[in-house]
Amino acid sequence: MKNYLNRIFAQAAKKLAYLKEASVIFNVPAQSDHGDFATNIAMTLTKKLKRNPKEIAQEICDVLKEIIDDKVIEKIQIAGPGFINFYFTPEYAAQIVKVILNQKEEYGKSKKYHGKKANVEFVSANPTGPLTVGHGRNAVIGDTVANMLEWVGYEVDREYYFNNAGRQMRILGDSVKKRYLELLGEDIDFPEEYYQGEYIKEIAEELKKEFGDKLKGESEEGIFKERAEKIIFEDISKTLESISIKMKSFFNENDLYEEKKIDEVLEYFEQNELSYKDDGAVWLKLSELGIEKDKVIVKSTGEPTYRLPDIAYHKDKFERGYDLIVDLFGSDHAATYPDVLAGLKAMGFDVDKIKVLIHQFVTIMEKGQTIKMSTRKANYITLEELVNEVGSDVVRYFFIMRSISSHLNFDIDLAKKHSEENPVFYLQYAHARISSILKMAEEENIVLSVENLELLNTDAEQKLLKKISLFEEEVLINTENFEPHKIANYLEELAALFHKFYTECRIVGSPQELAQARIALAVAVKTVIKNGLTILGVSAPEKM
RNA sequence: GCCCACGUAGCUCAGUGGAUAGAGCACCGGUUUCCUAAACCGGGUGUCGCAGGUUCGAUUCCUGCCGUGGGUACCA
Repeated sequence: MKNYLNRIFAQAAKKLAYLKEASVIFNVPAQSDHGDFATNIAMTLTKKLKRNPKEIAQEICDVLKEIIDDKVIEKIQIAGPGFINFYFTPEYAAQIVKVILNQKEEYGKSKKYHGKKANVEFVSANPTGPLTVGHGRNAVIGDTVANMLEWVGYEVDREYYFNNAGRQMRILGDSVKKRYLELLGEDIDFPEEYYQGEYIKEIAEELKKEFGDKLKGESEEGIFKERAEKIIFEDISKTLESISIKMKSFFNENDLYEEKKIDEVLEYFEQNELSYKDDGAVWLKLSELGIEKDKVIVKSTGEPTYRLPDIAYHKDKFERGYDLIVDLFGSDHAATYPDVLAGLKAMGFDVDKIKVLIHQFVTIMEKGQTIKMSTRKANYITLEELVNEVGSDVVRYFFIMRSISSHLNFDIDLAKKHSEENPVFYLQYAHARISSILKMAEEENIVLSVENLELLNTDAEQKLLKKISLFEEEVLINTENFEPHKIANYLEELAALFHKFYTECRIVGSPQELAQARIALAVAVKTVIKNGLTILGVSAPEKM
């Protein structure tokens, strides 16, 4: 429909010169009696042409009326302060069904970014403990964004960045060692800043079972740390798998050191006089790169701060040839990326290729109290527990249904108690209902046909048709804007329109040709719901 | 102090430079001899945090203030 509008405006521009430079935007009006599409072009031209918007609208309409095919558009109307409203014919609206039945699970995909490569980095939790509900939001948003990019043509690599060295990991190893010694009956002192979680004891238990007391003299950075890392990573992978997330690669920060990539960056900064030494530390001249203050990149102890490996890591991503690099992290990391981007820019990289997505925190409510989560203090709810409790579909939907810049209030009690009232069931039920109708229709020997789609002319049918015809554009726009929650919103609206159609328009029992056309519509709707849920990583059940 | 995000119905949250600001939950009532009632229909509440500004038009954009969360390290 929109394509048709663009075409007729292109033709109209031949007669009305001012339309040539104008960018004409079509919107779906909030009110359905304002037409299927509307444009405010006459109002935006008011200033430029110094003419009354209604007069401009009238002139445009007069030209358009010469061009339009009345089999496609049945009415053009000027309304309100100068909107031009377009009403499509029911027959034309119904044609979308053929397109969908033809494209099936491909419907909604587009090729705009075909041939482009994207890297989406998400989760990226260090292996010091199980994934928490907080990580869950990051994981689900990241995977869904990756799905969306694939739908518009990108080839996407999902990547997990982690660091298994450093202070936190040392403490992890020592936490395990202390628990191990405790199991052997030794009197230990377990500091508050150590990892308090039960999983530490389980790892220690496993080591005791396997090695008895032979590890007494081992270093905390040896087998204790290694085993903890291995077990925790297995646990993280399993959790991710349980919500259908599969990483293409796990990028280890240590590789940057081993492959001298850190040194390369340091050298570059030094040679280009972008860094200097002071107080025994190496400083990056960020004040010359548009950032307020210079920052340390190598501490006086010789250890780099996070900025340096992060710059080296992104340099590596650039060198791998991605057209788009997406970083996803929580608002607690919001302050870190400008420094990293500035460093990369100074090295000559096109930082416009990097899209940093920052999602706000998940606030956990339990028994009316907000819980401050901390992996170290073992004060958290694991993602695994949540998935076991409410299922993967609910977890994924819950984390994606809100805009990423909005705080997410997660009431654990409510999620457990009212999980059946989660809106995801509303979508899934629409899908299951259609499956059920199709089965019934088959038993009644009603065969799908696209020969009489013009019979789909009731209000409920027309609204449904217009909604499904917007799907491809929804996917494209929301992907370009990185707004995955809008896919969920769209599907909820679609499901609502379907449920209404279901109530008002019967299939079994209707005259044969109408029943056949309605079957075609039902299959088209089912396809769109299924495709939409696929993007969200949520299942589309045949039965509920 | 400074930086970022958010502030919309009782609650959780959508939404938009335009035509009457929405959904779910919760509450009350109705719909099933008929393809799944996990549904549908009806009933109502808003100083769109506050105050200015830009605009033909602002809840949307800008500024200030207030509130919430996050950041502000030679932690990540």
